[in-house]
Amino acid sequence: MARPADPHARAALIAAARAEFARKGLKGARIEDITAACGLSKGAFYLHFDTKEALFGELVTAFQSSMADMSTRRVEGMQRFHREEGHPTVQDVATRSPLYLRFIQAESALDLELLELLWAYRDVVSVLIRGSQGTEFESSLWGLVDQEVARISREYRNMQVSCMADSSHDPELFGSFIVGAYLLLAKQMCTMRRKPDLAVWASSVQRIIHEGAAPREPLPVSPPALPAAARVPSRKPSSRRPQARASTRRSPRKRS
Amino acid sequence: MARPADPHARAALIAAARAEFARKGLKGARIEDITAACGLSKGAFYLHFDTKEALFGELVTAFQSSMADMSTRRVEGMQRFHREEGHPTVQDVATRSPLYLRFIQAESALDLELLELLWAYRDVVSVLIRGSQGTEFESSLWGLVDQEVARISREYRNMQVSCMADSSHDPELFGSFIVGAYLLLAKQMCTMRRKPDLAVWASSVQRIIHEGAAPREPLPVSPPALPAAARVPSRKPSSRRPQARASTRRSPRKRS
DNA sequence: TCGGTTGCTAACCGGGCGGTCAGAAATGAG
DNA sequence: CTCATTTCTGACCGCCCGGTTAGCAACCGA
Repeated sequence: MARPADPHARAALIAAARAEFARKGLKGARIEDITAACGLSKGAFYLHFDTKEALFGELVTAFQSSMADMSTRRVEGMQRFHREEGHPTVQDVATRSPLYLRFIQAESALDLELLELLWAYRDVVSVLIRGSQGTEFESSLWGLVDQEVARISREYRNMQVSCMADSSHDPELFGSFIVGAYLLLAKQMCTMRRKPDLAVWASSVQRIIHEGAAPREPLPVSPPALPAAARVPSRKPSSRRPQARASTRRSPRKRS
Repeated sequence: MARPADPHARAALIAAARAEFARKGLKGARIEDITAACGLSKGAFYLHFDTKEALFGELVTAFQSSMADMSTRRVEGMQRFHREEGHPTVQDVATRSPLYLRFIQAESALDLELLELLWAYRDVVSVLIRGSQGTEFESSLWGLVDQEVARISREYRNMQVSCMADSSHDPELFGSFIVGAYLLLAKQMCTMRRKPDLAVWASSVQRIIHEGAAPREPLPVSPPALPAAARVPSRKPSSRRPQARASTRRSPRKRS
């Protein structure tokens, strides 16, 4: 009938909440600051969300399911690679054989997907890392981290049996090493003004992992990593200021 | 004169506070929980510390100065190495020359120092990572992280000019990669029941960095990483319950 | 034993903030 | 225009917790 709800309110609240969470953390963010950033009052928040945690929970759940999708896609992707192409050996790595190059390419493509996901959720991830201690979401991130460490450990063990990886390294340590690296990169994405070239990141990381820092042969190197793609940080603080908003001073009751 | 203070009170409070911070974070830890764990009342806390943040600040300051010491010692150590031994080249890495092995040994020894420091302060570091968002200490850790990233970037650039490192990698990315890995390792130390063999970690990490995951030659490898040194997690929840503690029920005033 | 001194307790205060709700504003229907 | 209906406001409540303090208990020296 009357007074249709502001269609942007919910989205604006989510955007403002993400910004505020990123700045102050889950506990530190104040509802009034979030609503004020949208030009709304505190009460309006509770028209769209049950609690502050419920809003953050929606974001976390979305991130988690995206990660779960990606993780299974990743496992399947590498299984298919190994079924169709076989396992590269240490000689493939040393000689940079076509098989090894295809392997690196496949891994980099999957890593790029991961990095794109981390970029899309970089604020949520950053809050989970830096500001979720003592909340119900603390285990969300670290559970995911443990899963990824376990997945990489398994992959590394497979590489050990196919003589592609040094058997003197602890697979768990190796997994933590990689996951920790990605975690810090995700956290650092939050302070970047422009989106970096994640494809360069992905292939760099893969080559460091497999070949180490040392160049294998003095081939004509490509220029060092620099940002290429463009995008603005994603802010959307206060949209909308439609209705009159005259000073809503409370005058003596008219009704009763 | 009279009533000597409990000599363990301050130490017990610090220990209880570390445990509580590790569990709930700086904001989430409640003074009454900390004092209750020592068998003290809330007021006693303020006989030893001005605020909750002041206590945590002492720990952070101690950690920061230890890190600063270590960082300068590290830079000096590597400068002396390069002055006395020169710079290894990519051939040194490929052939695992004595120079390269001494280099790895020197780096591993310095990394071991770092890991020992992280182990000693693992609870504080973990809180700084996971629970300092929105507090005055938020910049303490991430400033340190930026410093270390910058230091490693410089070292990597040096390795690039001496042709020990692939010039196609971004030094900043390389630095973040390593620091992120160490950060996650520090965080994981908190949930470990026994102290891992940090020397194995240090040399493993160094070799992965320089040589990658691939084994260079099938030399007779040392056994895979396993814990060797021993130590218990370091808990000290509630010591002391000395004095009578009769029910201190407040009876009508006697004095005035 | 007694006075003086210090350690420690626990009741108390006050601010901050999550969450509520009566009612005012906006809007469409008739 | 009037009325019904829904949105949105902002004053309010109450809890939680950091920090304070009056006063009691322990202890020392004389």
